[in-house]
Amino acid sequence: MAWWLLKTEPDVYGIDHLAAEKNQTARWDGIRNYQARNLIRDQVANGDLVFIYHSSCKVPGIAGTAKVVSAPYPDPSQFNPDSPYYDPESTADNPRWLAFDVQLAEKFDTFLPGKTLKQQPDLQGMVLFRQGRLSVQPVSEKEWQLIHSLLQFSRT
DNA sequence: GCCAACGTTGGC
DNA sequence: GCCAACGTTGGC
Repeated sequence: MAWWLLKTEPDVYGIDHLAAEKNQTARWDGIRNYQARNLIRDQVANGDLVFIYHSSCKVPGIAGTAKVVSAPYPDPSQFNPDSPYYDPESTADNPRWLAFDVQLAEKFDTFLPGKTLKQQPDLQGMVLFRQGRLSVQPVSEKEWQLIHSLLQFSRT
């Protein structure tokens, strides 16, 4: 069991898109970064929980959570010449990029801005602040729980 | 295998 | 839209 933070640009594909999918389930694809790929390959598993993090937008932050509902598998978009994620170097024998499926779990009433997270002394160590550009990043169980406790606070 | 140039990400 | 950070590319 592991916890993750997935970055996405809400204008391109955000939590509302995920919420509108059939079964609120979608393929998380288009990840073209080796460090992220290695994390997916070696550590992402069915049943893991993820934060959906909106980036490159007005208020970057955590919009909700989702559950990983598949094992990692080769990302089909790497073989599709019409896809922006097409990778002519990748072969079916030795696919370079991986995807996995996620299902919406919680859509937060209160959006949790990255700023709020950064103010928390116990969240200073988050990968989000140490290595901002990684689009699939590990979250510790403590961080996961602390972030959920913040949400309950902001609701009352 | 180094490293400069280049492209992309992402907060502001 | 700017620009800093950082990942990738390609010449040597």
